[in-house]
Amino acid sequence: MKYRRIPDETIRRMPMYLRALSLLEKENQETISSRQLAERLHLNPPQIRKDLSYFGAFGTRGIGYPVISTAEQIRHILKLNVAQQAALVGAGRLGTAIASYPGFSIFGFDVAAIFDNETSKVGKKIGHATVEHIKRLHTLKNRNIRLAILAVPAEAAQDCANELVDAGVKGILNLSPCYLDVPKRVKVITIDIAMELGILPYYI
Amino acid sequence: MKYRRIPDETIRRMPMYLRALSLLEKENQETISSRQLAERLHLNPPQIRKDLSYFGAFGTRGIGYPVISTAEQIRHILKLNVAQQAALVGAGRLGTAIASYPGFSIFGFDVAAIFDNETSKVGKKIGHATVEHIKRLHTLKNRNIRLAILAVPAEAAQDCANELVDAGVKGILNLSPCYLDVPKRVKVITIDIAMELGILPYYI
DNA sequence: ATACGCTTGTGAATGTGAGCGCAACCGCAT
DNA sequence: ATGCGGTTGCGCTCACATTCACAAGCGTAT
Repeated sequence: MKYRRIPDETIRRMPMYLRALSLLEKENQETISSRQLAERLHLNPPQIRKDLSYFGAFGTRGIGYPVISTAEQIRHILKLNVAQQAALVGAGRLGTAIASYPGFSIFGFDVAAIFDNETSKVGKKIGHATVEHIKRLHTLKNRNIRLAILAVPAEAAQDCANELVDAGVKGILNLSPCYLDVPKRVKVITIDIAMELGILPYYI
Repeated sequence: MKYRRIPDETIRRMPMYLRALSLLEKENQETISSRQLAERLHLNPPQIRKDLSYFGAFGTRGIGYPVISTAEQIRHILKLNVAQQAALVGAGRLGTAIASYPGFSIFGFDVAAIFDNETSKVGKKIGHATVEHIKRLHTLKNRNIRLAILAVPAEAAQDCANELVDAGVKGILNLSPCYLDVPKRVKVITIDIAMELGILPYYI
């Protein structure tokens, strides 16, 4: 396919494809057609084909997509082929839950550093990282950690985001219900759980 | 405005508007223009006007939108004018974090019941509800709880969803990375944290 | 009364993504 | 070699969402 801008929505679906393909790898299935994949993910086959075709022609007509190499391609596209280290800011209940969550490993993520402002939490081991004081956030620069998960109260979120940016962080997963003002080069994704819950009653 | 189908994206933004208006209520600001609101939320003024106009003409030309009554209108639209009781299934780390999260109250949500399959957790108080055994899920029917937050491992998610549906639940906030097969009348919203994190490196 | 500044509400234009249909193609059987 | 079932890649069309532009309307000051 000739060059075209890749839709954001396509990028959003890529991790879904990768997760499904990773599972298929474990099941030792060698190829999968867009129809089969669509059934698993509850999407339409043409959408999957179009999404994948943005990045080149991975599939074989008559057969489908080779599981292993397509997964590898997607890992490259998403830059998940190398293990991604992430910092967690905020070792409260939500932060602790996230640091212990095993589900990140399928994408090669590793919560490699944890920060909190409470001195009493410093030194505690969560998952396989140890809580450090938030003063040491700047050390991320030398540790080559470019991703952060922000799980602090909304009032503290912007301040922490500023420090993260100063520490060279390039991507922030923000779990506070607020907008973060950061330089354009930094990508922020916000998950607002209360907001998602807030739309549910409407559909009832 | 004459009747038109309301875009899903408009509904998705309504809780944002409500949160901002709730804050303005506390600040005792009486009116707000679409321009001011847009600045706070980092949206475009025409979008806000269009969104609100789907539900009627709330604003006053030359002035803006009355904070209190517009908030009240949105609460009615989203059915958040009455306190919404929600059940939490899964009292693991994530479930515990959610049950203790104070941010739901701004939308009138109340985690009124908690269930877990581990007997050792039964009786524990989290937030202001007490953990019950998952066998008792069916009691939701009589307790008039129609919303559930699903924070269980992915392998258990579909089974729990089935039980929730049987118990009369009409809306599920699913925090597991999997598709839930439920009757059309039941609304599911899935938040997959790992997936959101998975798209971050792409933009770096 | 009238003019003026400001803001809403909305039709129209633009932009973006989803879905359909089909030609091109692969592998296998005959 | 040839035909056939199955699947991809992709142009095209349609549906949906965002943004623009402006008339209509409100309140205040003169």
